[in-house]
Amino acid sequence: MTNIRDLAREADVSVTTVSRVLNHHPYVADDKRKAVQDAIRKLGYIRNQTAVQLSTGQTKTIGVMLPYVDHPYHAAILQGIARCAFEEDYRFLTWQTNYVESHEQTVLQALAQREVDGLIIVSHSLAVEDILKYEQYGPIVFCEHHADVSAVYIDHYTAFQKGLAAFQSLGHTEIGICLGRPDSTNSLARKRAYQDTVACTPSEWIYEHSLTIEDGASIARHWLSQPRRPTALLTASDHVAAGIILELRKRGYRVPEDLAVIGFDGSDLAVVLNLTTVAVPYETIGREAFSIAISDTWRDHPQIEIPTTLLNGLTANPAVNER
Amino acid sequence: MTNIRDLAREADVSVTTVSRVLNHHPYVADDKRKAVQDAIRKLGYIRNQTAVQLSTGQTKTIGVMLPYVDHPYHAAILQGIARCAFEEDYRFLTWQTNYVESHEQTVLQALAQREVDGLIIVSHSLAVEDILKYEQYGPIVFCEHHADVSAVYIDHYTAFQKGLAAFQSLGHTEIGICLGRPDSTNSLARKRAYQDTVACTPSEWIYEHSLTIEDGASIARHWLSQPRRPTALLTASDHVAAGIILELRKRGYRVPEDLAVIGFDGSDLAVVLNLTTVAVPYETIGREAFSIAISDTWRDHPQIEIPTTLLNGLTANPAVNER
DNA sequence: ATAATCTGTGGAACGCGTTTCACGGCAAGG
DNA sequence: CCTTGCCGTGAAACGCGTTCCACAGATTAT
Repeated sequence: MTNIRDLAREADVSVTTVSRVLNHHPYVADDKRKAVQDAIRKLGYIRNQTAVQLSTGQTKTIGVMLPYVDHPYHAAILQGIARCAFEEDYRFLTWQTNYVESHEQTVLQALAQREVDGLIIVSHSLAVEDILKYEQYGPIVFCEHHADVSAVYIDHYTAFQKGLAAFQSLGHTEIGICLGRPDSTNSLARKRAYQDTVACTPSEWIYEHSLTIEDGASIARHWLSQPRRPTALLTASDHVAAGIILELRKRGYRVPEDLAVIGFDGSDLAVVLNLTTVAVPYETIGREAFSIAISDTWRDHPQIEIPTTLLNGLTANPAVNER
Repeated sequence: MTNIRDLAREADVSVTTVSRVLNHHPYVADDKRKAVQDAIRKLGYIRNQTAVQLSTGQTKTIGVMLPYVDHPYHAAILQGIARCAFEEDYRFLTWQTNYVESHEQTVLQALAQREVDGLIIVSHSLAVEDILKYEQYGPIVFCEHHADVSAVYIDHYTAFQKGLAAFQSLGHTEIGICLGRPDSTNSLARKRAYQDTVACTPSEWIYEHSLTIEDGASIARHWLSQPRRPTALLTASDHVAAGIILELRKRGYRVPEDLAVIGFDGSDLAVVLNLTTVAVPYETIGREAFSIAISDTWRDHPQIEIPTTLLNGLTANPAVNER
């Protein structure tokens, strides 16, 4: 592999000059620049990025910690990160943690070992304090709200309130909710919104551990088996909502007449199902998190809230959907 | 930042010995090993991975080129790669290309610049010959079938045949198909299977550019507008199938009575929709591709075909689904 | 005319871990 | 007793691009 010293010899200049040409530094005479460029072509030189990284102390790479790469909601954030990274000529390394703490530790270690310049934490199970110990090694940006950290997030409390209020304005009082991991920051905020907004909130109407379409289908079966059922269900994701709706329809029940459903995410599934949903601009979250991670602003622990919107489909509203 | 020379000074040994301790080399006396370990603790030493990479000439990182990180089918492959990478203590860099050739070029460049040790190409639009020029810089593994390359793939021809045969055994003769990018290797194989297996294959029954749920919905609307319609439709993905089914049901049509549908992928959407589908073990594809990329076997251009299976739901079979 | 800048260039140090080579000591094999 | 061979250790080179510093010549400002 030819290196810049070979180039310098070939072009009869110093390595400094070669480096200048490579980095488009202005203080190079035209003839020497040309000599170097000829040498590059002649010897087929290709820059060794690793050497650049060691030299500059920057990897131009951001790490992304997320539980599952193939969950639609995480993938959407990843999409935003991917777009922004490409534009900024950065790379990103993804670690799938499955919420296993030792795996999350590996990711933090990678930041300390300077494999990445910064970290975007999409979701995590380690304690925030433990994660923040690694902030001495570089920026850490969360995609969830926590005090005293850099974060880009949606307000799950008000987002859930929007869904609940929509049900209430349609006259629903027997409202249930679905949650993902019951103790996550997001779920706790959602549960608070539920308990603050709705009068009747029995624990049998809080359906936990719902993430996938199939979880939705099993929630539907569970709902069918309940002696006392809510008439409306605010779900944790459009996928869960879709599972519920499809399972109920398969069994001859009607949505929203028998059970009104509101989704969460604003995915294309929602559009096709005519699902009322709380739309979340996940790509924006990814983009914003990335910008913070590569700028100096992270030191101020910026907190950027991304607004959500209620998209009206027909699954929340019996009156409209009647035919 | 403390480095191994600081450690050597502190522990009063040579850098060689420090390096030995760090890498668990056996030829180190117990007392010196302990001295080094004490120094590491005392100075809070953390290895600089970039320096290791430059020194060893290996990044322990694999690059992944794919068009979209958030498409379920690609994400599933990514999942396999992520799992395998973690187990092997490798990292992976993802590039989202959107099938833009200049972006794909960037990825190849990264291999040449030694940012990654190897490349997994999930899907691409550059010509294979052009991609293979970069094989001199490291392993390139495709997730699609091409001659004379390392590849892990499914046989789209026989996979499509399975779906078409299922329709035919139910008595269908008016069969249509959906394709993604019409000129991709996969689509061409699928179209060949269609034309070889089915007697009547008018071009109006080949629905191209279908990737998402919403594409499915618009195919359904298009189907409704056609004077002569197929009675069965083999789709390019479960998402497309879902879009078709949901749109048709929304408009009062029945699946499979009015239109029998078979999906592709074997996703959880298929399970919930009771969709007959050609199941593809995407995670396995990712895993296998990764193993090839990090082993020496890639030089022999191994070709690994992963088998598909037809999963029977009820959307292909009017008789069973009648109630 | 003189001081202060700006251009252009090269030598050498720097970032930092790995690895080759040489060498001394010691034990086992012949 | 001598030769291998294994241990244990360190100096120095290596991988390779960036950058600080010194210096010379050319301008521009005072």
